[in-house]
Amino acid sequence: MNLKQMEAFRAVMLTGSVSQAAKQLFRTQPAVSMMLSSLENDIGFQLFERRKKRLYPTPEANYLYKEVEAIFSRIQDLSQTVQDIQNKQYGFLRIGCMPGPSNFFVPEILADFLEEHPKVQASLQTRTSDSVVEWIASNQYDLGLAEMSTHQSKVGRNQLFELPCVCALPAKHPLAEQEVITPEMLDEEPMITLHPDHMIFRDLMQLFEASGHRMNVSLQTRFFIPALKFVERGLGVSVIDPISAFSYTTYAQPGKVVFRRFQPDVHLRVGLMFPSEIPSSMITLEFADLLRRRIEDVLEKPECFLSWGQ
Amino acid sequence: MNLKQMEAFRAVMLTGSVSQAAKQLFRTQPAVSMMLSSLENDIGFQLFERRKKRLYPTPEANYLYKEVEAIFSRIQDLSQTVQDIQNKQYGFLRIGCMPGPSNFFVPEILADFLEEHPKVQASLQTRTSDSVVEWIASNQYDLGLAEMSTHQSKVGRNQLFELPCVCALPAKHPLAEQEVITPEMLDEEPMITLHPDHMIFRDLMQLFEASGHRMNVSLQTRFFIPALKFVERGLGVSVIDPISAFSYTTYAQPGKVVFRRFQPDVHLRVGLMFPSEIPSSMITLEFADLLRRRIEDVLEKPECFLSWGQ
DNA sequence: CACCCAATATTGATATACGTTATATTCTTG
DNA sequence: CAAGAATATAACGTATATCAATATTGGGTG
Repeated sequence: MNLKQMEAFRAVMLTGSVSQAAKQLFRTQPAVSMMLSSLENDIGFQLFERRKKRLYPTPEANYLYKEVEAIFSRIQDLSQTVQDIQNKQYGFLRIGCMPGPSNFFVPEILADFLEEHPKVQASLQTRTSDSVVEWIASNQYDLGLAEMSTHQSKVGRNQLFELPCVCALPAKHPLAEQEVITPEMLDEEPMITLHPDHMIFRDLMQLFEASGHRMNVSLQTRFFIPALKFVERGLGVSVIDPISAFSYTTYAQPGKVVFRRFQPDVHLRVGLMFPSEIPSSMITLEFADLLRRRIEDVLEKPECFLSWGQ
Repeated sequence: MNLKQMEAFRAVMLTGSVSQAAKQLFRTQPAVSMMLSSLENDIGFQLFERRKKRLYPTPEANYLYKEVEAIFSRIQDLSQTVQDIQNKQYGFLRIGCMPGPSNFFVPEILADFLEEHPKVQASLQTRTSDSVVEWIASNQYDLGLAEMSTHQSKVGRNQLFELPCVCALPAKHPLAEQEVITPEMLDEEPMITLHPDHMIFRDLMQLFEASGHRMNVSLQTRFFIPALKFVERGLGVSVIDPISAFSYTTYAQPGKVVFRRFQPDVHLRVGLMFPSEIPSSMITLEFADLLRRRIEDVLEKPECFLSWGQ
């Protein structure tokens, strides 16, 4: 018993004749006739009574027909799923993201993506970078965006982005006139920084020390977004990653904060991570591609926030 | 996309490797490998990531797998149904039966049949012979047992039985000594008969008239079974069909009524009827065969009630 | 490091399945 | 009674499923 036989049987039940069934199946009449015979031969009993060159379905044929229809209905479902997958319309997308980009940057991109792929189900969770790395390793997320060390970037499809941080200044701050800010310009200047155990803090501290200037930490925050609030209020300047800077320009009113290049480079190392054991879904790869392009956009066109509001 | 491809896919998902899947399917490894490739080619995306000569199912494969399992589950149902039909264990049996045999004769036979075919569903309805004929004609019954005229017996598989009626006498009646009863012996004898519009009544009346004797109808009943009750009580003799006579011997106590041949023959014409438009189910044919044999038993061995209780 | 083993993919040969055209048969219809 | 419609059968070509043999590659072992 196979699908072709069932197809033939179904078509004959639907049309009432072998010839009609053949037409419907784009086959010749003998082909369908033989499929039917072989099916009857396989199952060991007649499905149709042949009377006067016409076919009359037996009650047994009617019983079977219901079940055959059920099978074809499931096959219909299956090919619908196949189509959805082909059109990148089927799947789940579990994203784990570090706090910064998970507030505005990633949601924006995910919203765009879901508009294009309405049937896709997604979840976006904010976790510390360490958690994200852990959860990715245990396949709890399909995709992770988190601060990452260089060696982690080498497994699988993982990709490391080195984001050059920029200086956030109150718009009215005298240094806002400068194109490039350096540690020596910030000597003794009140600064809003992340906590001391954060990479960025340590890199900054090293730069100040190396150049013989003092970093005057007036406020410590856990994330960049609240830091910017303090900059808005003129409580100090800050050095933040370009994604946070870019995001800020998408939701805040201009005229309060400006961004300037910071030299020498301080990098926030952000990784796009995939589970290493398990293949990624096509949806995941598709979204990761979009995310990657958007990050590169920010890297390649820093003007959009460096000259924001001018 | 076809069943073989799905089988291969399913086996690989279950066993985790092509080689194991091949074993399970009693195929060689290359056969399964190629089935998989052709499936992936058909649906247009990868189901497994080949890494280090091992297969890792993609998320898409997992989505599809669920639906494929559903399909195979339905196919399992289908082949179960096929098996049941093969073993004569599947089907419905709607029997329409005239009043006489529907009380004891047919129920007994149907019970035997259902013991052999426990999964079969049946319904037995008592209707007048005319109703049975009508309902059979409109395919409301699969099988009918009813009084029938000769021409009706010629359609399809219909079969006519000519049941020679016998004389029922109170056991103590003087005529009980006789082997054969004739109309002249019953001259003026109180008789319990069916209503005058019934065939049997008319045939009897003709016999009496032809032989110049008087039929003394003391009681008229609609069916044979109540008639026998009156015979039991010595209210008269009756001429009844052999099936009713036989049935009586299966439920009544002996010593009250005896049956004797009646000459000349008066026949009750009973037909075994099938819908003419629609093929009969195998269950129907199977049961009809049993019923036919039981009726022929009664015809061929009238001793069992003619010499009952002696 | 060399070797072997295990797993998958590829290739070439072969048998079966499936579809076609042509034809026979039988029933219906004008 | 001839024509047409429906199914079944026969003969034949092609596609495909399967197998055996072999190549390829990674992991494990001495």
